[in-house]
Amino acid sequence: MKEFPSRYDPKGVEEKWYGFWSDRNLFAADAGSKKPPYTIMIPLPNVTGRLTLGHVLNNSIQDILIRYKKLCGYETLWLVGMDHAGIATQVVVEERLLNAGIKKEDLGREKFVQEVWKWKEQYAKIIRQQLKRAGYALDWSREHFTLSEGYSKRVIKVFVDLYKKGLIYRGEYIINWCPRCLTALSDEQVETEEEPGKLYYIRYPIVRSEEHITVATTRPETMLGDTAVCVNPKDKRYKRFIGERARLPIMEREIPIIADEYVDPEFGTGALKVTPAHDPFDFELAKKHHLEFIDIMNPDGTLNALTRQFNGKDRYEAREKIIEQLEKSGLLEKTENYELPLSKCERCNTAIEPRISKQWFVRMKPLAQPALRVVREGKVSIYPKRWVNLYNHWMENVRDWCISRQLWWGHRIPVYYCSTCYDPDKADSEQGIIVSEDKPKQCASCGSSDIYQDEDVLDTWFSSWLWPFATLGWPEDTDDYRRFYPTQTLVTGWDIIYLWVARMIMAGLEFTKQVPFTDVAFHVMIRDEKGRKMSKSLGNSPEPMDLIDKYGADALRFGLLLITPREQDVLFTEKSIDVGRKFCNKLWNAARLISLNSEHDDEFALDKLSDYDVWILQKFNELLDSVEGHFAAFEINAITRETYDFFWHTFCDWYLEFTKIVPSAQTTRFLLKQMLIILHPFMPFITEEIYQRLAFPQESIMLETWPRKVGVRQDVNDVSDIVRLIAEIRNIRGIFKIKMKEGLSIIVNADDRIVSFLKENQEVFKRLAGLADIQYNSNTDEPAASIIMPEIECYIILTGIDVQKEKQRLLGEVDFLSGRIREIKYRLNNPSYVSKASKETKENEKIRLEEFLSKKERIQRAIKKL
RNA sequence: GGGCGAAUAGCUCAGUUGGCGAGAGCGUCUCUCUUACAAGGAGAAGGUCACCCGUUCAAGUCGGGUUUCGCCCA
Repeated sequence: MKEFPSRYDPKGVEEKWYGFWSDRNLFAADAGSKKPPYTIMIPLPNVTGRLTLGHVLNNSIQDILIRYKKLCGYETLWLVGMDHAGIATQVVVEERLLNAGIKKEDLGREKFVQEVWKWKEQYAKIIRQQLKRAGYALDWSREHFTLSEGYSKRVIKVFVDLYKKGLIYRGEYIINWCPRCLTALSDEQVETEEEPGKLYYIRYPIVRSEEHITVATTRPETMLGDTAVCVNPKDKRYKRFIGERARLPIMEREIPIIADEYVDPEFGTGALKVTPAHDPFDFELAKKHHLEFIDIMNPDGTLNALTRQFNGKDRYEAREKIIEQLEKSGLLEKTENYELPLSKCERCNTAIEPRISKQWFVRMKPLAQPALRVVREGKVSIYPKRWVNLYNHWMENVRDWCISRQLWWGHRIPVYYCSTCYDPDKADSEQGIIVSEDKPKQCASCGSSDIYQDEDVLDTWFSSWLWPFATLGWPEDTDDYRRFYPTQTLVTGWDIIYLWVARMIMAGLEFTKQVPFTDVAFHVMIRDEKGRKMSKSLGNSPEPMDLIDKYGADALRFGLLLITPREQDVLFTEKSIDVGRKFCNKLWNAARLISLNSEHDDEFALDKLSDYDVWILQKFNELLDSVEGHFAAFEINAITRETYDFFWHTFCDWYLEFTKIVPSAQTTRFLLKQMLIILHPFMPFITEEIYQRLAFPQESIMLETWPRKVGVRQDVNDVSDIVRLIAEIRNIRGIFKIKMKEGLSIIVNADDRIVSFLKENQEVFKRLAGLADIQYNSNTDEPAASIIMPEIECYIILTGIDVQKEKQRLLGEVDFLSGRIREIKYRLNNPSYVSKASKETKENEKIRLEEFLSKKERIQRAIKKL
């Protein structure tokens, strides 16, 4: 027998078993298997940086489901891979180069992309190591990367197909522009925060008049690009100005004053300055009224030559200068403090510049309709249900998706232009534009071979929305695709419901004509102790590997799940991981005890069970039922709580204590094995270690079979009475501060059945309650504390102990009972209660009334005796 | 501005269709090293279930409103 230390040390154990599982190929799915498939696609982590605790939570849930389903007899595939994460990764590499004094332009596109690949290799390695250390049963033989050659082909094909179907178009619209990343972003990649700002009231003089019209704006610098002032046609204050012209201050340009219902007379002054090239609403307004579009900005957020004296100045610097100038000329009417929503780049936190730009878009409305339907019809189920609302809301109001990015790291857009006949100024013309998977040899319209490719790349999500099927070989009809698609469960955080989940459903339906997965299990976010979302930029996530070093992977996983509620974001503290560690140690020691007592005989026979065995097996059956129910509803947190509670407070605290006195080697061994299997998905390493140490039959616990309920009778048995009685006696001991060393003398009065049970189990009773002497159906004149149970009365002889204290205690009890009795009597006498309450409830109440009455009466007798 | 969610012990959270004497972990206090585990064991204290109104025989649970907080969308 190997040495079995009294403390569990995960060091060494974890590496050993991960290698063992890998060597035996236990993570790899077999496409030829006859078992039903169960597939999960990992929410592909970005190669931008190391994994955070959020990833640990997300992946732990998946591992739990995969290992559970494997034990249940499914052919499981958990497909692993990573995302190139266009902007995010480009930003970090750019920054790193800048720290070394290198600009990406100095390197050029090709060399820069090579640098990013280096980064990718480095981080992919770290991430793989993180995933392995956490114990995840990922199929490494099927690892994918969104920018690999094979995957890229599929992305490009999808672009071309959608273009041909008319679902992708190029157009000039207001898009979200990040002046730091120098690229367009989709609406979903922009985060809006309320920030304190100012509302400036600026006077625009009316041409050939002494009057002026005052506009209010939070961004005065954009006035340089104004091409109109707009008022509501119903607004009496301004009616006379409609059709007049105003002189734009500073620029000294004349602009029309127009009218449109869109303007809210209540906001600001009711007069709106119109900047068509820098505001989405103004853009629409300008198109409708055929206004001029003046783009006043450079890509980096500085103002351009059209702004004359502000040329080259940063937008914020220009703002100050403009205000200064307006103030001098008396055109600044007033300034108010104002909370304004400020849009920021999700990746670098720079304020977004809405900007007119020519970009590629996906038409989303046609894709949204089927995606809404499959959720409504239950072909895709979302857990917890509340997220369905969010999903529907986005789908119903979906706007076209800007997919081109002015980056170098990503899938280059498969659009080619003919140098001869393509005219970039004709935005709407398709002349000289070729969309093709491969570079065309010559222009289809003019035959020129002078052809160049679009410089831009595709949004990262345009590749990851294909994840569930592009990873399985689609569009080819591969074994994997046939076998494992559609997948079963997607596990992800609610923060990417639009960015990813919704789009995957659209893509699945559009390209494979099937839902990509049948269940979506959303989990919450992990926040730090101050409630901030864990993020790489804040640097507030502990390094998972440090926590694993300190506590062990099993402890990290179990502890994390134990504190992660289903509906509310969780605040992380290391203490919770400590709870996980203690639980591991408890499991370890229970196994240690069982290993000392059990012979290696796995016979487990129902006909040889003690009362204690039946009692614990009943409770085990209940646990199993409950666990399976929770699995079906993705209530992982509930499972950890219930297994923790059962294992520690029922199995260890009571059952194992019983077996020290009434040995039951086979049942303990059997139950330990069942518990190991149930806990294995949560704590893979320690359960395998114990499984192997105790020489259970399979080569690995991963090859075990999920437990079934044990066929024991489910009626109440006397063990429950003894448990309660012992607890009550311990309670009295605590109240009267009687040390455990002092054996108690007690009298137990009960019927023959109970008395004979207690006599048979005298040893258990005595040891666990700390008794020196028991008399049955007897009496005493000594002062005693009383325990009154429905079928048992127990008197604990308390020679020399404060009688008044016991009297007070019992009087308190009588008070309480009297109150309850009054309540129940009132209820039972109430005609509407009698007629409306269920039979079961009424029965219960009657039983309770009987109980309370008898208990009260017996306690009163005990008081008299004191 | 619209929507979603939360408010339960000092802290972090359970509490599934209304039918409890409202639970757990951590923390606090008392006792305890009884050979699986002191990372343990046995106990205790600690709650007007945010507030108001309503539905009901019965409300932590359902409905309406208020307050505070968080998030999403505009």
